[in-house]
Amino acid sequence: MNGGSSWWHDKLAGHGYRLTAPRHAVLNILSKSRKHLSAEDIYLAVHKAYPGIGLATVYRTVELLTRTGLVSKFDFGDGSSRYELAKDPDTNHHHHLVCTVCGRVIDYSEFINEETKVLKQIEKTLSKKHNFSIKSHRIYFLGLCNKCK
Amino acid sequence: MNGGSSWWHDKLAGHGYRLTAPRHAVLNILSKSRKHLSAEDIYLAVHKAYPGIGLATVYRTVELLTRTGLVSKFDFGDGSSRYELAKDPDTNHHHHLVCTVCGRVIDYSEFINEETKVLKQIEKTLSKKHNFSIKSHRIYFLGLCNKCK
DNA sequence: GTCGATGCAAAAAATTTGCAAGTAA
DNA sequence: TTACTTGCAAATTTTTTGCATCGAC
Repeated sequence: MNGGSSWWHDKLAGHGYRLTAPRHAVLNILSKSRKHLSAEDIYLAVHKAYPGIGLATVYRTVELLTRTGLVSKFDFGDGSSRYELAKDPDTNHHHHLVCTVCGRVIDYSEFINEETKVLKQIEKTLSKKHNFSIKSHRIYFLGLCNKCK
Repeated sequence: MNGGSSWWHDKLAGHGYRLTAPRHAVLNILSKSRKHLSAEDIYLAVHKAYPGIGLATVYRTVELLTRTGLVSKFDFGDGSSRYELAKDPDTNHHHHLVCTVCGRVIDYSEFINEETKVLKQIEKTLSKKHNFSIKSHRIYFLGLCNKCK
């Protein structure tokens, strides 16, 4: 997946931010990973390609990327926040099954269109009623995975 | 809302747990509050009626109550977990609008039936496909509240 | 050159754990 | 009596912040 660099650069520049080496490294890791990584996960992975990076920079970077819209932040109920690259909604959007016992997370995208269709309508009404500008949504199913039940 | 006591007692007893004074106090606070309280919130509120309680007990209590099904745990993306009494789904179930700037959370229940209808169908298929036993779900809309946009 | 970005260490916040003493059933 | 519970303090874990230095544009 090339082209990422300049896309990222432009996106950040558009917000007045710089595409630095650490940010590039973090984005690279996220783009290569299919999983929702914690800050610690990212730190460890980035460390291989960019040993000088500090954990605080990873936190600052994912915060900035989330605010900028390049990254999505999730909370699955274990103690730490998780991050995924926010790609094209049509190809990447998905929801999660979360095991409340072992914490395992399963992605699914089978019903995304079906769900989104309903949510879009609801969004419209809720936005108006609560004067709230909706940017995105999260759907989690909680329960027990095959190993835990 | 009386009768809570014996209901709680039975529910806990059914899981082999005792309804102690601290647990009762925590349940009381949660039943009186319309909001999603953090452990700290609960601790401070309980402290008035039951000054001896420790914060660690609050954490242990909400964990136990969540596991038992009396309480629901939520993560809105600010640093701490939040808890609500899990009442009758028909009268209490709701979803949330979360402001990603100030953290404000708005409950809504207007479209619950509509949403739940869709989700129920999806649940069935996902459960089978992933051999996952779904117990509950969470829907969050993320965006900007009236003050922050 | 300027002003944002980084690394490191220290601090803060949130949550968990060990253990002796207390208590519901 | 017999486990299950609790409070307190200490320990962990996760995230944030201060500050001197560094580097993208």
